[in-house]
Amino acid sequence: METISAFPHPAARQRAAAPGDCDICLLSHVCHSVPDAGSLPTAATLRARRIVHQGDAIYRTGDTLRNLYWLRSGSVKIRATNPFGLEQIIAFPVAGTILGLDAIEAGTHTSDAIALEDSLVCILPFPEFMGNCRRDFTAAQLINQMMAHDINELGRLLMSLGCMTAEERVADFLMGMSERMAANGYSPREFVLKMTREDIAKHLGMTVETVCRTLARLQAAALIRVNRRRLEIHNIEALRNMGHR
Amino acid sequence: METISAFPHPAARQRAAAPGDCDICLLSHVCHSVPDAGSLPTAATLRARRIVHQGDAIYRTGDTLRNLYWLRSGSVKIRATNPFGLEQIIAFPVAGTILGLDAIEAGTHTSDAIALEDSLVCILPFPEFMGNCRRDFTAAQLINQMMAHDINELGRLLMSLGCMTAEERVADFLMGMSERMAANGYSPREFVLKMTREDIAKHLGMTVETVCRTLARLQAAALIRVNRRRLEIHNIEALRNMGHR
DNA sequence: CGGGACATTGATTAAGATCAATTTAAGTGG
DNA sequence: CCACTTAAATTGATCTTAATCAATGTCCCG
Repeated sequence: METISAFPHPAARQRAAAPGDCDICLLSHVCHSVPDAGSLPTAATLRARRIVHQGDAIYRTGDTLRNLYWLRSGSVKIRATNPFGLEQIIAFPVAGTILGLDAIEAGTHTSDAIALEDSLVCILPFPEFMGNCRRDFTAAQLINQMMAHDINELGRLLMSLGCMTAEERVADFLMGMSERMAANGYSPREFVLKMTREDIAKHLGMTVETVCRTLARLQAAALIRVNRRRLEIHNIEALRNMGHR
Repeated sequence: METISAFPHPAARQRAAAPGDCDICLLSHVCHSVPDAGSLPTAATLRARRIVHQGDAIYRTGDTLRNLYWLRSGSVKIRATNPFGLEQIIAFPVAGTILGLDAIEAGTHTSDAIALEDSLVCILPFPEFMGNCRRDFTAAQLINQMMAHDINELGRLLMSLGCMTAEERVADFLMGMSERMAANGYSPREFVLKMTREDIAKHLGMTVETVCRTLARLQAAALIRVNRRRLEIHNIEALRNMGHR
């Protein structure tokens, strides 16, 4: 899921999340659960944030929808498991994403959100959040746009799984990562993959071995340079082309 | 996309859509674009509905979002096309579904909606529709739930494409159709597939030939009986099991 | 009663899964 | 700090599934 640029206060994008950031946050009045906007951080602020350690779940399938979560830093995998034990990684959200929207259908989360590294989330209590949307139509529209964004993002992934070869899928995935890195102010040509090869495989509908071999082939073709989790893109145009973007 | 049962007036589910139905429709005040609910059908009614002939598009990729569409009868395929000409069928909505929600992200449709048979849609002018959501929070929540439903539905399809064999995907697809038939008051064991094999193939990420052969194998195993578009499910439990439901 | 789109079936090929074995790096405890 | 443990990543050999290529059948519609 890509960051919704309209959502956080622009200034918040310029620096890492820190305790003092709440005072420039457009959502603080929601996240602090007070009806008036612009209030300064209070004791409630502390309750309203949570550090999630690597491997910990932010929520799990079946959990009642109590909060939405605004991912402020770090990265996460969204994992769906079906009754038969099949497992699919739905997305790898990064900072700026609202997590948990799937639970709005039935009031219950339909996936697990698991931190890929130590991460920071702002907790948005759902009833208060919706109450705010009721008062503030702009907030409601923002949620609509975020959900529509997720729908479109899933559509793109669907096209990848439905229409592309393993090589094309990996190229497409790397380009997607690259674009999101760029959108978050990082280098689009050099970054660290926070997820395992296994996670990538389960995201792209292939096996670990195929992910490895494909990366090796892309490197042999001088499109990328990869060492464990560290990735450099050498020929971004060729990669984009290969991933049909 | 499955029907949102809370959305239409219960009585509306009992009979086919007909001109006189507007007076029992919970959405009539939106769809007729008048601010007060419960108004009787007027001349505006005629403008507010549209018959879409088989093969015609309700909207196309790139179209500006002017309306959402409530599919009242018939069936539709949602097709995404990427710049490189790849094509993926995202969904096969049936009566009761709201179409066009993907356009809410950017104000532009990101897919084509094409009628698989002559179909009837109610036209919901988007500005008026959102205006109604602003006044009526219940309507806004309904939209949220419908979007979340689409997200979850896409997640399920993703799991199918990412984790299942061709046989499992076809079984899963047929079970999904069966369940939606049941939900709309039709027989879950005997129905007509409105889409071509080609459409099914593009939905499930495989070729036409594989769809055919898989159906043939399911028939040979006495799970189904299939003749062209006409389908009977003989062993619904085995089929469910095979599709990992 | 053709014509054309759609569906089916067969033969062959190729992409990726599976099985198997190392290699590498990141911790961990002495 | 270093040996040891273990999860993750990589590479190779073989096998299976589904794609591709090709032909034929069938139904619908004008």
